[in-house]
Amino acid sequence: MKTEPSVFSFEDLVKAPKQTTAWEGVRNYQARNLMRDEFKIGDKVLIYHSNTEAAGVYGVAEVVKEGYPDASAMNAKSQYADPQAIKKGSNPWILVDVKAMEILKKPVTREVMKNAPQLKDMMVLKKGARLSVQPVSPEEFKVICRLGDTASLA
DNA sequence: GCCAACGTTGGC
DNA sequence: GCCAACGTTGGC
Repeated sequence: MKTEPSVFSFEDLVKAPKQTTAWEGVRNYQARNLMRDEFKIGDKVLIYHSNTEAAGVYGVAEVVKEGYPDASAMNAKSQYADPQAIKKGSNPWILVDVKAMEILKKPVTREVMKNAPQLKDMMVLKKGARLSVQPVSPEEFKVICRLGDTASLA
C-alpha cells in the first residue's frame, strides 16, 4: 500500500490507537478491487512512502478487518468525498483496516529496491505505476523484510 | 518545478 | 463508443 508520508506515514500508523487505521480515500477501481477481493484477515501489507525524498518501504502492517464501505466517500465534508456517489446515493468504495506489525529498522528505499535483482519485477518500480494498492509476491515480501531488517512492534 | 504516465470526463 | 482534454500521481 502506498501513502504519502506528509498525509499519513507509517509512523502515524504506529502512533494510531491500537496501531490500526481504516485505509480511507482509495478512489481507484483497480485498487478497490484488490482490497475487496484479495485482502484477507492476517494478510501482510508493505507500507510504501511515495512522493517523498526517501521513497520506499517503511513498515509491515496486517489486515485486521476485511473490505467494507468507505464512509468518507459519502461525507460531503470529507476531503475524500465522492460527489457522484453522494448524488447517486450509493457508495462503491471499499476499504480495509490495517494494523502496524513490524517496522523496518533499515527502510528499503526505492534506490535499494532498484538495486535488488529479486525485486526487479515489482510493480511499484515500473514507470508510471500509480496504483495505490499493488500486489506483492511472497518472494518479494521476504526479500524486503530481510533487506529492511524488520523488528516487531510491541 | 517539470513532465511522463495514467485514469476519468464529456462532447460528439 | 471513440478519443481529446483534463486532472492527478509521483519520480526525478
